[in-house]
Amino acid sequence: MQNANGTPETAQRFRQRPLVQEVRDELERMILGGEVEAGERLNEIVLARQMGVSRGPVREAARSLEREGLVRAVANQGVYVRKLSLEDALELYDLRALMAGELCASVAAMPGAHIRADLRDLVDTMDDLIAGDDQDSYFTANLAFHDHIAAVAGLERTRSLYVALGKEVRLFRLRVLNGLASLVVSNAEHRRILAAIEAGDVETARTEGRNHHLNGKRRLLETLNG
Amino acid sequence: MQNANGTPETAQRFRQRPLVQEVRDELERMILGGEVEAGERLNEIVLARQMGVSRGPVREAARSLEREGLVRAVANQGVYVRKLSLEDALELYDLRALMAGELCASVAAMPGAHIRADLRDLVDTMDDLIAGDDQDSYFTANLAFHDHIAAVAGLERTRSLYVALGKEVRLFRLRVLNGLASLVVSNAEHRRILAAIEAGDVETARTEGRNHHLNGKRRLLETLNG
DNA sequence: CGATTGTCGATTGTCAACAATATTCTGTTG
DNA sequence: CAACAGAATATTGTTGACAATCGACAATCG
Repeated sequence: MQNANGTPETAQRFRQRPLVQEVRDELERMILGGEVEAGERLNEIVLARQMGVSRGPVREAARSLEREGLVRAVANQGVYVRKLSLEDALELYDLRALMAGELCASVAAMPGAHIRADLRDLVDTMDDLIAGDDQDSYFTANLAFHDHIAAVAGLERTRSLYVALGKEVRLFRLRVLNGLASLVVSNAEHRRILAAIEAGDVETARTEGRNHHLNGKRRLLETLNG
Repeated sequence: MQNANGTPETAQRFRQRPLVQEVRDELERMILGGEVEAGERLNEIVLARQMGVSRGPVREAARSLEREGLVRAVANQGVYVRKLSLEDALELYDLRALMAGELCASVAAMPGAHIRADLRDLVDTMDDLIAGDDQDSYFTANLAFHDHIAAVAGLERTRSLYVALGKEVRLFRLRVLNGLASLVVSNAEHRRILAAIEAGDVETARTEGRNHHLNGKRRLLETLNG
């Protein structure tokens, strides 16, 4: 296993994570990072050689990645990076919107002032980042906002699906939120979600959470058509 | 393995399916059939010996089963049959209800008289089965009804999730539909779904499809409490 | 010339052996 | 007798080798 931070000895001696986890993360990074193209076949042998492991862990990691829909395996032929059609991406947006709605509704239904405070901090931070034109940081904060909602909603399966679908849709590899205008609109939607959560309005939280993602889908379509 | 795509399977020679597929199906059958208890550890060695294969395919099959949430793997410790808490089961019902709503809505939005005819046949058949007190056949027809909707909805990812969640919830292993009264109620709900689909009423189809599953959740709770 | 068949190289599927890790047992000690 | 340390055992993690299969190209036949 190649080691990004040059400590190969330590990593080998005190390895606690199974190799398959390392390989899995590396493969996921390669796929989501665009180092391997959509539809491309993942050659077990060369991957194993690249990472300095045998084919076993590579195979298991590939099966694990199949779970998240990042790759599809064909018998006697190999695993291919999944290629997302526009219809696939739109369906993923819809599914994700449903999950997000449930997660927001669940958070709105539970007490916990600190949760709301954390969310408010994130939304305020995002406004600052927009003002400073720091789009990369905005994406990070945006991710943190949604992850935080998902983490505290108490719906583990829904959360894991939400996260997995998020990775899956990234296969489509199209940055929808570009331009400050989109960011402003996006964070305004965050505020509406937050307001519903703070008000304990379950149904509104569900609707706003879902609409936020459906708007993302709409922006995707506009980006493609315009 | 179904052959939906154009795989050349002309020869009737018995197909040599990859072993991992056989092992996977066998494990799934054992888990869903209750041959191994929830929370029990799956011993790679004894399973491999039982099935007459080596541990490799067993390991891969286990990882594949993790995809459907039927088992959970712990590093250096093995894979365990997933144990579902009541909260887990309820969450799965909610998720499945959402998927079902989307699938029904999608079918309602598309043309195709033969699809509706097939569904109507199934509903009529189920009424006959109720009249004949053939509960086992009813369960089969019920499954066919929902599978058929999922199959023709044109939402592949939603369908696969719906099916996987269906297997997952079976881990809770509690037959909710017992007694003819429940069957009558259940098929009445089927008719409402069908009516909305035939009318092309997308929103009603979504609501009825979702409610049908939420009612199943309600019946589960009533079974447990009463 | 086109289609079919045979062969070859590359790749995946499977296996059994070895290494690392977790669990159980056992004997000792306070 | 309880608690602990360490060995013994069982199980998972990993590996390299071998078998089965697939795709491509060349040879053969009509």
